[in-house]
Amino acid sequence: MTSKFNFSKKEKLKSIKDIEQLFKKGISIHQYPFRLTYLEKKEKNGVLINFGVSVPKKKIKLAVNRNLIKRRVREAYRLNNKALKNMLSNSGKELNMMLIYGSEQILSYSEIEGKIKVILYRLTESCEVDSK
RNA sequence: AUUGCAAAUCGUUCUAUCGCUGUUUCAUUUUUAAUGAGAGAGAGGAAAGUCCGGGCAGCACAGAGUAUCCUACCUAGCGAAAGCUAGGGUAUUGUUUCAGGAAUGGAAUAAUAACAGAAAGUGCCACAGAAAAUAGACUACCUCAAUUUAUUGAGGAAAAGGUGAAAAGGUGAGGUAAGAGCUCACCAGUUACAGAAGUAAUUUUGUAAGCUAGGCAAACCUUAGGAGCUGAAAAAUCAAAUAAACCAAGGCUUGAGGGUUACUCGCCUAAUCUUGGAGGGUAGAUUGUUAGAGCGUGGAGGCAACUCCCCGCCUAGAUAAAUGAUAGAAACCUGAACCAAUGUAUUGGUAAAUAAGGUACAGAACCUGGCUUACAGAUUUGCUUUUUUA
RNA sequence: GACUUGGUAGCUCAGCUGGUAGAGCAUUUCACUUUUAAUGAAGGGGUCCUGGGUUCGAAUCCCAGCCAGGUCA
Repeated sequence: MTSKFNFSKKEKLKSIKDIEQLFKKGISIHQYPFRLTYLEKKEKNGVLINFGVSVPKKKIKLAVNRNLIKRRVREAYRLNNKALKNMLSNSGKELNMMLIYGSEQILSYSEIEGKIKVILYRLTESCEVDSK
């Protein structure tokens, strides 16, 4: 399973309660144009990461463009989350995380992918430090 | 051929790899859900704005009245309705043309119209101006009186003046102290009646009245016709929950309180009202939810809106919200530059069947008919500008 | 998804039963003071969100659009 680059319905962050908890207590990493908020799960549900994307209406006004950015971000996350998942399965943790888009311009896929790689690498590092 | 405007139709396609959401078949695990494999499906003409309709759902409904909202030239047609289509009328504006010295008028044509009523009533019309809608007396005009002889007072008059968006019919004659539709002639408009044309809106002719009757209803309003209220976060079921439950007091058929979902009358009502006390829980899932005033090909009718018939099809169903990412190719459009190196203005390379760039507006959220707004480009039709040929 | 308010000076708001667009704060100049503040006086500053319509005349009435809020179980 881990050899594939899946991102199915189960791995999305959906519950309103979980999202409220995440924004109250979560830890943030800033890396322009993104802000990543994450929190370790209290009750494990067998899924390593529940992940969500948010694009604020104030920054991007048209629904078409918001959808486009979300799709690009999800695609970049899908292709680049392997290292993080390996680390978590080794340490036995599960995370909730939310990625918020902060730019007013529509970035291309290659730019977004580069930023996602950087931010996921930083997250992996900080998690490893915590577990030690 | 070309310029612009309007209307209608369409509004990118294919391949590879990796993914997303439903449906369905098979297999495995295991016991009703996962995982894997296969098949097949997966945004629009506006999905948008939420400006009008309808379905559907809940609540209400003996009945009457009021309020509120919507519609508004005529005829015919289409449609479930909203509304749309065709033709005609009237008004305004533009263009062309004819008449004329001009003002202006006639004809044709195009665009636009929230195009019922201002003679049912109320209200408003700033500033300016004497006066702004029952007319009115500032200057100038006329008569009389008084005297200080160029002023004052009383009256007449609505002709002249300037102002203003708008000054209360126009021209001429008579008339008079001066004047006035005061009277007359011609012209213009208004209302009533009658005749003619037309299904009608309306047009036109005559007679009478009379010069009154200005504008604003996208001011209140009147007339005619129509509309119960609330919206899928509606609503139902399951799970959870003693929760419209429990305890105490008051109120009672002479109707208090409550209901009648904007109000009044009327009607209904005792398990249903009022006050206080104690006191939780949920933030999920499924249905609603996609077979319908449905879509497509063909035929028939109609100028059109649209209707009928035959055959075929099942055609998104997400919910922090799927329908994508990367690479390559094709199609269409614009088209004279583009790439690399350095010495930064030169050199080298690729380039006219090309280099390079671009492909709009925009994302379903219960469904659906219209309206409005946004839109690269293509095609068709009508009108139009300029040029060429006959 | 459904419903509903508002947009006026640099800022916060009046004006919205149609008739020259105003207040407070800020800003500019002057006076007072050794100087500043405070105080007093005088000014400047407006596409009344945009486009059309009704009207003699529109910030105000009507229509369409743009932008910014608010409510719901």
